[in-house]
Amino acid sequence: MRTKRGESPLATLAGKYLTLDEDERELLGSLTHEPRRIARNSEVVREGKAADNLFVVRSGWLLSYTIMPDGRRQVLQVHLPGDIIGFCDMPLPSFTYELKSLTDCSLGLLTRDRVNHIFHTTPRLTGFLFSLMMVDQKTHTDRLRVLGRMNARDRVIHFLLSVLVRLRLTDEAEGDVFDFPLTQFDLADAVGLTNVSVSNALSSLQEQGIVKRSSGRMQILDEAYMREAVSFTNRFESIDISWFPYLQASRA
Amino acid sequence: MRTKRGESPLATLAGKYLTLDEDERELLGSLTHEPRRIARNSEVVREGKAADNLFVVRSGWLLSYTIMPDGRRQVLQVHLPGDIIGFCDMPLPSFTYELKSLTDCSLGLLTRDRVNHIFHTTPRLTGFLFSLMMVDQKTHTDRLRVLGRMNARDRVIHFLLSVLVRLRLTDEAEGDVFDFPLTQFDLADAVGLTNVSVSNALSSLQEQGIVKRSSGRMQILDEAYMREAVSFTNRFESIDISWFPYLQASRA
DNA sequence: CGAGGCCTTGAGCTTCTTCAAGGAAAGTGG
DNA sequence: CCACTTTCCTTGAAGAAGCTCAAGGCCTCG
Repeated sequence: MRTKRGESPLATLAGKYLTLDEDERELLGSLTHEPRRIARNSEVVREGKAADNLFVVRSGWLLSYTIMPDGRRQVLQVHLPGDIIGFCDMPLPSFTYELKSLTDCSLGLLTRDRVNHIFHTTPRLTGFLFSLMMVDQKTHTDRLRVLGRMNARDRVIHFLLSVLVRLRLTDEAEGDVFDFPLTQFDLADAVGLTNVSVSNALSSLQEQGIVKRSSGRMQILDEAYMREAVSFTNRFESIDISWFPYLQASRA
Repeated sequence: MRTKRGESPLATLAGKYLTLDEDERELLGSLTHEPRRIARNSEVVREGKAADNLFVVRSGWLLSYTIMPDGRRQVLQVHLPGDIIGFCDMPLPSFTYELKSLTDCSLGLLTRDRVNHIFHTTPRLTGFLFSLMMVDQKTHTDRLRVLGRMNARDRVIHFLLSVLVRLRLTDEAEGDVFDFPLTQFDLADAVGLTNVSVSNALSSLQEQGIVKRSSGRMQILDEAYMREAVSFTNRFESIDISWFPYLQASRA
């Protein structure tokens, strides 16, 4: 939605872990050259489409999800600026989920050729990308804990926190306030509830002064309480890519 | 539990996707040289321990799990022969979960140095390992769908199927029968239920002739019905590593 | 043979869901 | 800019699925 300084959000993110040289910065930037513009509420890929490229989110929010046989939906991930979509589909012949835009979006296309190019020329970025993918996986196991063992209120709390910390990574959150384009149906499908339960949980949180909502924006008022309630850990805080083998190879 | 022909289960698994040359076969084998023996029901790592090495499961079953503040448990993954444990912890300073053996186990240790060595010398194995990691992630998103949107019966069905197909990969399943060392508490903690619900679900499945249990063994009687019930897809069937960039690099 | 762990089954309860209706907000077209 | 339409949110009542608690039985292992 909001990109600062005209820089790509992925570059902003990378800058938190690496000091990029000019080549690397340019390469990262090139991923989001000629971005594809996507209108709000449109289908970007359908399940089964050939997974011959990845997407890099330059701006906007997207949802990936699957449809159950009975028509219900499970949201697998919320994609924010700086995210790379489809990395783990690369060894598979096709996408295994649907991808839909929640807002107007700008997506960089990343072909397999280009991934090749990065992997061969910039070991540091390679290490960074793999680390991102591994953190992605950690995020998923955290969500298993949420869906498997938390009640409605805590599920909603955990979801809001996870969005907040990710927005902060790319400077998209303004302190404790951020745009929040999900409907309560979307949120419900993300945390395994119904829209009714989500409505109740959010109302209760607002009444107790823990969050505040207003027309597509969300404010986190008592972050400490929320973190405590769900034992939240920010996986992005502890990334360390210095160990990554390709790095050492390139320095030798 | 049962390893055929003395071959390491990871090598068996790799052999399904690659034709290994002698060097590669030897390297894979070396990962499980001098395996560490672990007794049934013992803690292998605790959360917070430095993640300076991975484990390769040579034989036996293990569980990784987290404990909730209220003492309940969420099983994150069941580890079977051929599995690599801890890959996605590499960019993190320490393990983020507990690891416990369900049976007597034999674990190969894999230090970061050795990972380095593989990455530098055998691009094909590197591609294979990354593909495994990506499939791992797919497996996790499948479980999100299970925990978010399925009822007790279907959760149990999905779990049994996912174990079955993984055991078949390393030839540890005998047709539709396999060892099943999990208690109903373990299974419950894996799929976000209580032992009571698991007991009910299993009894119902057995009564309807869909599965059959007997003292630590499980038999799948109506696999087609079960696959249909949960729209099961076997992610390992569709792995394709031919695209992997490092491969092309080494051939060029 | 005894003890401990594991499984089963039932009763009552809690949480979340379903169904439904009313109201607010946002988008659309004249 | 206003009326209309649609989507989204809220709230309530009733129902279902799974949980808690508990007791009894089985199986295994020492």
